[in-house]
Amino acid sequence: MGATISSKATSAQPSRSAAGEETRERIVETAERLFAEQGLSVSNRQIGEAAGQSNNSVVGYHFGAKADLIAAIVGRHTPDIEARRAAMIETLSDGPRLRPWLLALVKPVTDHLSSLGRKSFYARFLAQVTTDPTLRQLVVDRWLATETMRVVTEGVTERLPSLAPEVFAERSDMMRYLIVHALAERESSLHARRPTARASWDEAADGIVDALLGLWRAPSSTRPEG
Amino acid sequence: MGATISSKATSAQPSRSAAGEETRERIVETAERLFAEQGLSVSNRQIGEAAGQSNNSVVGYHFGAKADLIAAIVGRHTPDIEARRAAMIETLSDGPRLRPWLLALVKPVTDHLSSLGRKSFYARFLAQVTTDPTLRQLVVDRWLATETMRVVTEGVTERLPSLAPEVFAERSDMMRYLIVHALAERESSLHARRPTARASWDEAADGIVDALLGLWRAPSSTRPEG
DNA sequence: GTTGATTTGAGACAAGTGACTTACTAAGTC
DNA sequence: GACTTAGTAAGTCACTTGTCTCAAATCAAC
Repeated sequence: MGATISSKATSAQPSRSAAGEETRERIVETAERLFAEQGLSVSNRQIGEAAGQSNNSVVGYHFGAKADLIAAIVGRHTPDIEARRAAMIETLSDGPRLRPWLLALVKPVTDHLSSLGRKSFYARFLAQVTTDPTLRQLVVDRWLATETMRVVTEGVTERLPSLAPEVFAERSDMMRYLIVHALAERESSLHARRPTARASWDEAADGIVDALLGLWRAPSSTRPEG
Repeated sequence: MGATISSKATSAQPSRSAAGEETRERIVETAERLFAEQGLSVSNRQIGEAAGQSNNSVVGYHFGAKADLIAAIVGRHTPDIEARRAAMIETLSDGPRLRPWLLALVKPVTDHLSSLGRKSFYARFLAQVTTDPTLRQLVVDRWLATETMRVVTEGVTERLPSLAPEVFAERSDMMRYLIVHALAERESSLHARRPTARASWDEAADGIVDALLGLWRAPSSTRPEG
């Protein structure tokens, strides 16, 4: 019944029975953890076993290919982050200050990570996926193309009118690397009980936004466009 | 003769005959390319085959574990980059300007990448390895713990006397993420013939240093130490 | 040219992997 | 109560992977 499997995997929420939903959830959790700790080369079998399933192909049954599993992991965190950012956007004024907009970019994520406690793996997971040459686009689409991200990006652009478009694109990418890997680094340190530069996720967000403000405000020595 | 293989792999340059050196070189080249393009999960077999070898265990024969192969790839590029940076350090004055020191950090790498032409994969390879939770430390040791890196880091520190140590450490990491992934992004775009923000590696280095200057100069809103 | 060590070709082998099949269980539907 | 459906267990199959073995080939030094 390969067709049945495929149709299930592609449809959004196929299981009406709550029975399978729990193991499905446990698989996503386990996959996120293993990916974050050991890299993306972890096999579906290992994930299934670590999730306490005896069936070799559970992962393939509930999700289709590895990309679908990745998407499910991202989808598990996106709603909360989006809600937090949407609420934060409401409080933003029309003033020229850039910092609140950058904070609206970072803080929803740090708040989310903070709410997960020490059993958070999402930051490290994101760092892995955004770096993988084959899976990267998937997360860029699902995570960075959301409505709130569009709004905030626009807000940042409006507050940097003198910046050439090429430089803006260049530094947008830089901002992404900086945020994702800084969060992953801190999450990793927390998990390993290593010392961190900041005492809390809130302060970490402040530190990142400080750096981002400098990044954006830095003068461009050469104008890449004529 | 597993012992023979191990002893060979662990010793620095075991092959005295120039015959094997060529295939050894071809394997390292191929591995670097495949890792950069497809991620680090590429198998030794695939690497050996892609390098035109019929022996299943060539990779295991010339190098030991995967970590040794990674180290060999890094070692292939390190001398040139180090030489360029050493030469650049010579020209640095004792003045308070920060930019030349940051340029001494970035430009040796961009010069090296530029010298490789469009068949460069090292930037993407580095991005992969530095993100992998299991292999990361290896590259941090071999690439960031060199003598010239120590000198430049010290130079940067001296030109930022007012920065708290925790913030300095925090932003050093941020700088690393920014450089590595910005270079990888540009290399990838070049290879795919996508448009890039900067016309040349030299200009790319300028763009990165611009951003780094802002990153370092940014005021810290909270003092993490009392 | 012969010798001895190194390198390569060719293949065997067990372990691991993804895809698939079958059987059993539990839940909901008529 | 019979019937359909989703989910799990258990196992099969073809394939890949890392390791090992052994013979052929290459090369340096004598």
